[in-house]
Amino acid sequence: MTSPYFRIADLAPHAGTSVTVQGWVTHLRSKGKIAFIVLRDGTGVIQCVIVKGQVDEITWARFAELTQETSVKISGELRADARAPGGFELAVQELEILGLSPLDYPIQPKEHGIDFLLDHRHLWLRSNRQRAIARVRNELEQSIHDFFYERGFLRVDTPLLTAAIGERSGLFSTEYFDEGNAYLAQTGQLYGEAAAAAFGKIYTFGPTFRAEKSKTRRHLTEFWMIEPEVAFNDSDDNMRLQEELVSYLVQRVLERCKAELSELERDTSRLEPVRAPFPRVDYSDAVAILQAKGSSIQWGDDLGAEDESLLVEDHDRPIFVVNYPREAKAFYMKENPADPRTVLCNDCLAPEGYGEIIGGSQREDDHDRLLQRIREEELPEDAYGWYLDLRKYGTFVHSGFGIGLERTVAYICGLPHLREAIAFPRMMHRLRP
RNA sequence: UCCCCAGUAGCUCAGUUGGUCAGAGCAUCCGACUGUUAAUCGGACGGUCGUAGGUUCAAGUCCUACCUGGGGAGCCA
Repeated sequence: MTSPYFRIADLAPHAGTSVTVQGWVTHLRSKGKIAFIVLRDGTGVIQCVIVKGQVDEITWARFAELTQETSVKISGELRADARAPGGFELAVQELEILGLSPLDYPIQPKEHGIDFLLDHRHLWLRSNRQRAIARVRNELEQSIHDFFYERGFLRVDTPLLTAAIGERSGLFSTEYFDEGNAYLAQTGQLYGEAAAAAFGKIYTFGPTFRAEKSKTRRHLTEFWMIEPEVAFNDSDDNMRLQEELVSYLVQRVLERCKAELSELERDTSRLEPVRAPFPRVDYSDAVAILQAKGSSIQWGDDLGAEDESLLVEDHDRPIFVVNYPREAKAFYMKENPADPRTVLCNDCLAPEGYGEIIGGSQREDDHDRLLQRIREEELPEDAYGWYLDLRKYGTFVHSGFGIGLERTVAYICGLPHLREAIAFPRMMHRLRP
């Protein structure tokens, strides 16, 4: 076998020559003396045509052994053909079976229930749709790094094993030598603040864990979060950074993932208007708007999922809801000098029902006020000693936010559920595969 | 933790007021076919109706409990 080996995505310029590809059989169609093999290699799909009489008897017999997901090596002439999906097809000359696949391959090119698909997630990933999602996710991850790198941010990796610190919601715990329990990190933010005091502009990028017993399309127990923290940024600076980031991400995926968005049947006209600036809605105004729309929300309540959708439905891009009541938010957010009932924070709500993709705030930089908030929340004071040090030794105005990667992937891809936005989702009832 | 929904063939589902209700399509197997696009056509194989009790002459169908999963609330990204 002398013809050169290519990935399917790289085949097009080699039409008219003899090539070799390797991949998995995704589809077999036999029409008697002519048959078709749809081959997938992760970069793309190509139809291979095998004709009785044009290959030797051994090769023709070998075709009959093929099953879905058999891995093969095929050589033949690549030619343009309008009848082939993708416009090219491979006229099979040599066919080598690399690994047979038994007849019980569970995923069919048919409808399946979500329970079944999640049980077979390791195989479900082989579908065109899952490949498209994975590629958009990858583009987003790369875009996030590029965005921050170009703006002089330092990436800081924060610990996943922590003492009790962070958000109020559920913690996963594990024994940690003689130190008692360690907890899987729910956020890197507090460490990010320490890093911002050291390095100025930083971001974290990593997995976070929440042991919330939530069963909804918007929650995972393990998800990836990006948390920038910027010294001397106030809440307004913080929102400008957020809208720049989200716009950058959406526009870049629109540019570079056209085929993937098409595979996902995403209505890109809903993404094209996503450019800074985003509208800002004060929390108190939001409550009035929602009440006018019939919501039962009262001043002081956090926004429910329904409320979020109602607020964004009038806009063609994400919006910010700013300055929530103190009671609805975390202890580390800075009191709003203009209205001490509220704190300097924002949620970024995506359109089309995707809801909160970012939560951000200016941090409390006054040592005594922060200590008071820790005591009010009855948090373990000794665990926050180092965090208070950041206000003791040269305190500084600073702000940051957390953007959920899976929620961003789901929004941009138009996915109905977060579980498709990550290769192996972790949910309350899903620990395997 | 709470509320709602579902569990029938390998998969997706239908199954009426309890009474030929053990069904279909797909997958798989056998056969036909030289341009298929989830090919088509003919035939075959395939089920302890989630589990355990109960009501009844009779339960896939009604009742109770449990198990498994899904959707939502709360919480958040």
